[in-house]
Amino acid sequence: MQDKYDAKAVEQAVRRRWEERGAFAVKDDDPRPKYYSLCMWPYPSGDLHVGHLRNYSIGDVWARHKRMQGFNVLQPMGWDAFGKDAELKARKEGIHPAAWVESNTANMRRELRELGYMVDWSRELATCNPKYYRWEQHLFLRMWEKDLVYYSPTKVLWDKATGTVVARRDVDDGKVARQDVEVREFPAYQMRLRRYGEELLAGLAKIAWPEKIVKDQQYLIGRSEGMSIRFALEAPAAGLEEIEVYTTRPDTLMGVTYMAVHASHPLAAAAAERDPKIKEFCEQALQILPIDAGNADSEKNGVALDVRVLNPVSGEPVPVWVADYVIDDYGSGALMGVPAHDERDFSFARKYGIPIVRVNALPGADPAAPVEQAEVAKGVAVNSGPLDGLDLAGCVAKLEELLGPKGKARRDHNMSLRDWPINRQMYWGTPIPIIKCAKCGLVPVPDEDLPVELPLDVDFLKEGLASHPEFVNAKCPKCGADAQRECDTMDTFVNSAWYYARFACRDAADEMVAARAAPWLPCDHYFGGDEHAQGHLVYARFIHKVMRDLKILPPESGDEPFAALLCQGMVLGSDRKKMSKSQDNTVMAKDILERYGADTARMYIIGIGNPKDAYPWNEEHVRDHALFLEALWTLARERREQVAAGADAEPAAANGLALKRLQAAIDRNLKEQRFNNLVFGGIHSIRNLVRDNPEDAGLQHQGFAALLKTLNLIAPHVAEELWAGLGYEGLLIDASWWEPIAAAELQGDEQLYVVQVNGRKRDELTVAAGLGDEEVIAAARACANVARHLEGKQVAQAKVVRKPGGHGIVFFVAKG
RNA sequence: GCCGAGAUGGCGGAAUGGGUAGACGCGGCGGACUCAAAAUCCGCUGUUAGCGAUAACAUGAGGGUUCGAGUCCCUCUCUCGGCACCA
Repeated sequence: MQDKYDAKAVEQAVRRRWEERGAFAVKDDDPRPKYYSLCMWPYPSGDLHVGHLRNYSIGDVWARHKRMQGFNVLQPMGWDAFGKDAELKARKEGIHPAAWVESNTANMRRELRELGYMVDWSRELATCNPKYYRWEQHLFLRMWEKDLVYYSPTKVLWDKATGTVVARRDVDDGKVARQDVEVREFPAYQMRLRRYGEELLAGLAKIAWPEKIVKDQQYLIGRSEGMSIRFALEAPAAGLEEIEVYTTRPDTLMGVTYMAVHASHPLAAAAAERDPKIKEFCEQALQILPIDAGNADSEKNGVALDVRVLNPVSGEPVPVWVADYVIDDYGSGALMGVPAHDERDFSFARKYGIPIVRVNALPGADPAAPVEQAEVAKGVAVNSGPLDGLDLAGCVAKLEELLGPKGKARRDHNMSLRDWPINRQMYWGTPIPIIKCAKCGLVPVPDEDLPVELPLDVDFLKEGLASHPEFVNAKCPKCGADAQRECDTMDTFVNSAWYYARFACRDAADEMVAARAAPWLPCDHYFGGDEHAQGHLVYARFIHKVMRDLKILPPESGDEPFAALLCQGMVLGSDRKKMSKSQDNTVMAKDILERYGADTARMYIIGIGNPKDAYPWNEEHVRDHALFLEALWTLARERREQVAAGADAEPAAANGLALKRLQAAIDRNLKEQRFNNLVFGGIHSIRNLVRDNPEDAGLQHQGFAALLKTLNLIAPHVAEELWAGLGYEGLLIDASWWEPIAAAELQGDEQLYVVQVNGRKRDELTVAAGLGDEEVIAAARACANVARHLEGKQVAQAKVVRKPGGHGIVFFVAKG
């Protein structure tokens, strides 16, 4: 051991030691039980930022702990290497995306290795490798065969400036100028996410995920219960005799004062042909994307059509409007307007002077009271003829009885989840294995022609794949005629929807997911940011189920890809704002890695606070951890002899008990994933205990062992070095965790009681453990300060409460 | 608007099923070592009153339940993150 702690030298030496012993290599056929711990892989943007540092440090605490508990732990790493940012960045700087990605991954791989994460690098994957994406094309083809991907036009936001499809977000964030954006109808390959909606919803009950993510996904799936109700047209129009609407509030049926249809509805289209004003309105309304039907507070616009429908119960006619707040592909693209009991309908009706009729009132409220604002709360029906006095469930039953036999109403349900358009008009992505033939239409590429390789010698600055004749021109696999390849590529969310499965059989040449992956799947624990709650995490769950149904996954892989999930909070800038380039408050992992080394960086980021919460960056606190490790090093050097001497000794009873209690606290914090408490409450406290009891050799030996085992989860290099320096056997990374500590072991031969009178602490009392309640109460009553507070009062109650962990409460309730 | 998280000393943050609020760290104060300083080590450190024992007040605000509330219930304020016209 060096005199002084030199982080860089220690870390290099220790990493070399791990490498020489192959400490990170993972075998599929290891006899230990398996544990698959995965962190969301990074987008290779150049350097690791401190958010990555946090994510991977948290994951590594868990993975190393599982390993020490005796599991064969798989913790792989790879690159989400395709994507728009690489392409845009490359365009801007004139570098090929492939070159950009390669240099970035090289850099980030080095940084990850320097951080000492327990990653089996022989399993590394990158989405831009043809050996990876060929299986994505394979999956696409299998889904195409089963109609799980289909081709249909959809509306998208088109950026005229760059000639690409852009996301709504990018416009909102100002990445794309508003005036350059228009809505275009585009052919799209869509995955049938909706078909799995019910299962995606039900599956949420089977996984240990944060409540927040579960709620977000439930909301995204948006399953609702209601009725579909048919309104007859007063006179047939556009070849229609009736319009069906879906509603979750059939109890407000008698309050319908208009009906609204989407601009693409046949009734609207027919009216547009007759009336130029309606035509103009419809054209404008069609510029609104379905996903963008707004902005909840944007104004609602509409035009009345010269059409009326009849209320199926009362037969009363109401006008039909075309309105821009109607969503094309939700329900039937038409809705019944009930201004009194729906916010949107209310503001629409207000604007156009449409009558507002109360048909619902909370119990006891005046049914004749005017409606001042939309009353959404569910009461009972009023002013509703046959429905009067019924609640929602009652109304549904009544309407079923009244209208059901005539086929005018039925119970129904709906989902707001949409199918998933996966093609992007980008070069840097997985080519879609489809050939477009003038005669045969869309023809899948035969399996033997996979992969459809993305050509690298492309002028991606201009037209991407379309400008590459050797790529574009192909023969139709069906009829042999000249045909063109599909030039769109896949959404990167497809790339990362199945990578967890491929990690388990990284180089399988003949199968997407080989049999040897079976023991690993599903993934036991996943770590990542909650920004993926509604994107990646839904797509991965969907693709897992699809792969299961297509028999791509081994049968034991389960219904869900990730059994447990931890979403770590953000690392904020030192100004407590979200880190961003524009705020100039970003911190890169290398800034701290170079200055202090990996162990200090990891110690800081784990100690920063509860993994789930967001914390601001604080450079001063980084230094504190560096100082701690230095002091620990010095202490360990001083104690080498005592540690060796204590190998066969037991600590003094009180010290042994104190150590056990700290270890129990460490176990609890690990179980609850409160990793920050491992640093201060755990490692620091054990350090203090051994530091303050130098004469207790047994404690030195056991205490340092426990300390280093815990430190191994967080600052593994220095822990490994001290482990060797203090003469412990073998590699620390291979050491086993201590046995779970039973509550009985935490009990000393003395018991501390806090004595309370009327709920206020009045004294402390230490007595031999094992005394009966009466003896303890008697002793408590005898405490001077307690006696003083009880004097002249009647003791109405006296009780002993024993808490686990060696303390208790004695309380007196005194009156008078 | 909806969903979620949060508010505890000068600061970061602890506190197991309601049971010693402020663990541990930083900073501050005092001391040791030193010619001196840095580093290191030791002690003290929520506020107020008191020489002291001790007492009162303290976990965003206000109520409630309880012998006892940071923790449970109700109302409110503020901060952060995500999602948003899904009939």
